[in-house]
Amino acid sequence: MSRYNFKQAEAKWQSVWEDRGCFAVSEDADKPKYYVLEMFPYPSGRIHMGHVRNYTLGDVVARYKRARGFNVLHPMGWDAFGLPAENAARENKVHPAPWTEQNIATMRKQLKAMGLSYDWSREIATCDPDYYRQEQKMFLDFLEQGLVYRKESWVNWDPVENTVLANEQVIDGKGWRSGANVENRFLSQWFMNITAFSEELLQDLETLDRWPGRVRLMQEKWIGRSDGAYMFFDFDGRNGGQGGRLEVFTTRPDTIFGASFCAIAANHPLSQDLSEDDANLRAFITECGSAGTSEAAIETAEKVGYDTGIQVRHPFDDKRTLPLYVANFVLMEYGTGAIFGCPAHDQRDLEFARKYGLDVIPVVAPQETDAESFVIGDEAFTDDGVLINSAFLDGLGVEEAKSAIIERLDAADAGRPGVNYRLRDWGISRQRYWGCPIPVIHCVDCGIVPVPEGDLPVVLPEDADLDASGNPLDNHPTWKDAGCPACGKPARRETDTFDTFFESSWYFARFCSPHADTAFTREAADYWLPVDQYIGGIEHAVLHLLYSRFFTRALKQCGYLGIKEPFEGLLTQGMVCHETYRDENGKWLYPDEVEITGYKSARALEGAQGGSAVTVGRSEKMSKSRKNVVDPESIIETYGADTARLFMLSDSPPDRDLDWTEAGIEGAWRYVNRLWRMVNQAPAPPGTFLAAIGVTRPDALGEHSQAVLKIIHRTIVAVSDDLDKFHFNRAVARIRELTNELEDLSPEEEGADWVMRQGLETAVYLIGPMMPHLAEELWHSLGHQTLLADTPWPEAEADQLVEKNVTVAVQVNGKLRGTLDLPKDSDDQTAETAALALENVSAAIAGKPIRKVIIVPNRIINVVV
RNA sequence: GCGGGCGUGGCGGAACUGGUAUACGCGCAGGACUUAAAAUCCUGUGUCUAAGUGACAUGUGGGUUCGAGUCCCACCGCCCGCACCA
Repeated sequence: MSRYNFKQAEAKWQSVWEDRGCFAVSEDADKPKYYVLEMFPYPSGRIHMGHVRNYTLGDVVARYKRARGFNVLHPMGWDAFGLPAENAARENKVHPAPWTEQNIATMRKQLKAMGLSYDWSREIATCDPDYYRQEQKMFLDFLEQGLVYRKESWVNWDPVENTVLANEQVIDGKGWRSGANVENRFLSQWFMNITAFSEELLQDLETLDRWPGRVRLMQEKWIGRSDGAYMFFDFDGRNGGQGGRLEVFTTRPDTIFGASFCAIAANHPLSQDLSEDDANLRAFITECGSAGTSEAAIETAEKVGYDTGIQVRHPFDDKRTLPLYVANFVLMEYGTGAIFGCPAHDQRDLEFARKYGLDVIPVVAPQETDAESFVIGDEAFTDDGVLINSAFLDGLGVEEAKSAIIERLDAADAGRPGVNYRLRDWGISRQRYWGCPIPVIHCVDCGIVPVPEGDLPVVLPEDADLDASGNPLDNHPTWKDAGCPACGKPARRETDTFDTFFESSWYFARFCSPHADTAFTREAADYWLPVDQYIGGIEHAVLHLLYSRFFTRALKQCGYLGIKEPFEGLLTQGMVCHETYRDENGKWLYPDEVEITGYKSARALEGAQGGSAVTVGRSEKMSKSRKNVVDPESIIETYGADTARLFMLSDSPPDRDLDWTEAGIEGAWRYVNRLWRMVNQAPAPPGTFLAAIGVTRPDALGEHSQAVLKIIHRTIVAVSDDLDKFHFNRAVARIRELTNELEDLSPEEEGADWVMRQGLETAVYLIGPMMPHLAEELWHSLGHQTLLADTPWPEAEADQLVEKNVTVAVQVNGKLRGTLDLPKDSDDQTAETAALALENVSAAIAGKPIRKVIIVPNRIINVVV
């Protein structure tokens, strides 16, 4: 039995597409544009199955939209700066630049073998000075606009990577890459003023109706808006010293009459002041600073405080004063770093109050509860209720009380309404070599001086020593020496580089005009942006996607472009998973080291553990550490790119995890060959069953052939709809159904050969975005000289979508008792009569009186007895 | 703890706005072709079953409805995000 020679065909069509520049695009005002983008990869060395899935999804969308007449921009590039290159440099004594270039070359070749419809002329690499000089320029523009600033602050220090991390990069108190416990350090760092856009970034989430709800929700939570009030507490200094005014933030201003203490963070300026003449406080502050920030540490950490001896005055009751503590659970980073404690209605405050014997005054009681007898036990009352013990607020509900107290704040000089966000500014300084240098110069006299635009790019030195510890740029003997652009005196270059999320925050715009000597041209950006469909992993739900949204607004403010949101549609694909295998010693085995012997049972192949039993574990995300990986290159080598692509699309919806199985890829491969044989070896006698190209439609069609023709046209509609909605697995199923139908055509029937041609051509059209090489090959086999890639999508004929008859289900008391073929849109009377005439139906009715007959036209008839 | 999502055959999954549950595929079983195997093709495949035009089935228990995988309530399980955020 002959088989499809995918190696030959895939190589052939890839070179045809490339030679003809099929996928190169330029702005064309006459066509609607469509920009589809997949998250560009970090050039780690080789592509993995996650890439294959991501780029297959993108390619289907790109090819489909192209066939539908859109001017499609579909580019690819490399997120090329990053730590692995430095680590590799240290391990293998290769400089990051050639290491990265080598990896890009390998991965580019691998991607090209997948037959992806990229406009490769737009390829970019972020480590290219042509790329990063643009972001140095952006940085200077941001500086001018106040979107970036320098400040001394406590930062997250990763002791393994020897660098600072953004808050978003700290997970459970550990570095997101290294997993090391993050330390606090006080350093001078560059920050992006992302919080200036907190409200906008939050509000505009609502406009992103083609984003997954959960991504929007995650960003919403991350921005974390809280509505409440800032309140002032005046106090006198200790021992007659200088007094002052403490400002706190609260979301529960209504509970102010239940306040029994105030507390400030250990690193609050007031704590620092007070500690100057208080050794015990100094000790306490040190203790707070050294406590771990890991999840475990926080869970077990007891709430502790240090009584400063200061009494602050209650803003609405001048007879009351409250003790002021320094407390370990108050965070300087949130709000004002100070709180008032209302133990009755906040669990943390309650624990604190119990420990230090402070008052617990309930000021909100549940509805229908006797206010006099309402007491707080071990749990704070945080639900809605009625205000008590609260002077002028008594009797109000919580929300009413909030409004009432906020109205009084100003008049009483006790505070102001306010909003707080969890989001904090984005620290972008990294003490690494393989990143974009920050283009400023530090001058003893002039301070921070931007590198003049004409001196850009500030290029990385090629001879940095990556083996020594610390920042390689700082260690470099000469690189940092520079004259001050302002006064000309010797000065020092900034030796930090950007967080690599900087590069990925605007690459989508660079693709619009990748060779421009500016970041991109305004014309190209106005034409192509925003990205119509962005596709990538859910792991970037907050970091990359939020930074890009912010960057777009920052670029808009600087006049670079005119849009607010970079990505109009977002598809987050699931992970590629595989079963895990362990040998008798519990060591992981690669899938190709085991032989599957049955359901959840396997044995090891020849080798160290040859023949021994293997424990089959559940399917988990492919990872090198568990060895449950399958190399895309070997799959493409064995089955071809199209088979791999088909499998990626056919078994699971794109946003769900996908189980890679040997049986699944085999199944896809079988279908590839089946399709190929249907075209190349149409059922015997050869040549008689498949009408020649260009044969006109016969005047009459046999009954079955006519039915199949309708199916063909229905399939066009269904598949188009599925592709519009990214239901690729359904689209594949529809096409398989079509091919099943075509196999049932009988050669004897009138017009069957013509319907066969219609059917095969349709199948080839429809499968084109998913398996482009096979489709191109079959298109050619069917006698076409044109390229399928240049052929528009088929249109269904309206006539063929009209059904004369419909199958209607007949139920008795909601139970299916039979089906009925009726002319479409039969009137109710006809339908009812026909239904009641059914043998099964009358048997089920069994002479009982008919109470009601429900008729949904063309769908169902339900007889109620 | 808070927030969100998901539970459908042996497995991955279909099922549009409540209207014939299990499409399509994988696996399995039987058959054809073959000296044999592979490949390919055909048939069958939710469970029970007195084998019926039967009963029961979409995590569990209730509810709404002529009719519920789909809507509502409670519970169980799994997954994800956030978490001393005042």
